Amino acid sequence: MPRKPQQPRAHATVGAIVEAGFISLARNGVENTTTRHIADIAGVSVGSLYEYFANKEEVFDAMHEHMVREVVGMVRPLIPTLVRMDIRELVAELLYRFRDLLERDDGRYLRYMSYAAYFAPRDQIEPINRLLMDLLMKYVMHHPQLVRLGNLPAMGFIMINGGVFTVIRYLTEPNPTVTFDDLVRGLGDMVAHFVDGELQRAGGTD
Amino acid sequence: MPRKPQQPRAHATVGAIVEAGFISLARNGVENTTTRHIADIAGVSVGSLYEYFANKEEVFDAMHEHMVREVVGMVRPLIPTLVRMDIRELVAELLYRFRDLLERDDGRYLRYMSYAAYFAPRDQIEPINRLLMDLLMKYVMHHPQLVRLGNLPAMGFIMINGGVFTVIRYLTEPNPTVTFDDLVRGLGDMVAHFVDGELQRAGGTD
DNA sequence: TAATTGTTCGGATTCAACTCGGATATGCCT
DNA sequence: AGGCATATCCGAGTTGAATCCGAACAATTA
Repeated sequence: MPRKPQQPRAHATVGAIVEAGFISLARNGVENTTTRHIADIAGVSVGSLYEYFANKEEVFDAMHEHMVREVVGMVRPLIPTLVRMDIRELVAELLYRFRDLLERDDGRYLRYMSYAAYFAPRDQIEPINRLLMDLLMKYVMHHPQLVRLGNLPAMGFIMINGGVFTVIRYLTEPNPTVTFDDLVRGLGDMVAHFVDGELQRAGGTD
Repeated sequence: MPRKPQQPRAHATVGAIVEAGFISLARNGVENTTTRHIADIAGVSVGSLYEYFANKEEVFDAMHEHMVREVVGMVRPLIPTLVRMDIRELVAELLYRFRDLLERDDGRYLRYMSYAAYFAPRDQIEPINRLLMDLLMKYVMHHPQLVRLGNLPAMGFIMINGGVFTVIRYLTEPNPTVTFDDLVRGLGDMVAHFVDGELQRAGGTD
């Protein structure tokens, strides 16, 4: 039964622990991230950690929540601008910003992500998926000709999951054989050609 | 300093341990997969386990190797056939077989895969990437008009990583909103439209 | 069969997660 | 300001899983 922080001091402690979690993860990897490490880096005792988190898992959960909040906070305000863009521009804009976010603070979030992409429970990464799906829908709304695209849920699933993961995978690659620019261009082309191809195919019918 | 099994009995022990690893992982998840569990399921003692594996990590490594071998063993013989196929067929064939493999034995490999990045270092999944890149190259060779496609390494990276991950992600989804058939069709369309689009674009120039 | 080498076993050790009872700080009330 | 209630913090102690180790058992060789 962890308690909720009520005084500013306690809020600071909780914040320090979450931040320490990212730092320890980036420094030592999951395996070697112990509660003691985290507490040490945060400058508090293990006892304090367990005052606010039921177990180590919950620290990771809090980190996750923090990161999701960052991503959502970055993307949501961009949506009105993004929906007016050309599809390639949209992809590029999103990916460059996503990369910058992931590489902030010595790749703190990236490191976390590269673990989280796998072990985080489905519903924890959901907000990001929903957000991107929402963006997709709004984009389609703003470009009426796209309404004819079929199978939007499946394509959204592919583009979102494939895209997000490909970028994470790329950024964690120690010796990438292609540049990030190439990757972005490739993903943009992929999406753009898909849209064109589908529209062409749907052109005659209906 | 774990030793190498030399007698058949020992080989059987090692095999049983690796298999037990998959079973325990599928039953209890990573968190609750202890060396004792694994040893119990394998019908040996913990001591025996440590005779052949320096630590729990190495058991996972062996599982990983086993799985990679399975995948490679499945794909490689298909290559000659695949390279002659239409691109959509190729994607479909590969993905359905991949799914079947992952879902074999109550999703033993799938379960492992969804944790894999947790412990498996980047270079351990490399053989599969290389294999698929190899397939891509051979495919291009067999379809000379594709040689005009630019940026093959980047596109390969995108299609392989994006594809593999999307499928794993889909299969681990508890309540998918689209069918696997839709997913396969979507990925096939994606790739096919990309190829068509690029060829069209490259058509006039050069 | 005796000697050597490979294999298995399970209790002993180590280390990280987590608990608990008490010490200290904070905010509020008079 | 002084004092009380409660929030916060602490870290030694408990628990259990990973790992080690030395003795027992099996196979192989001569």
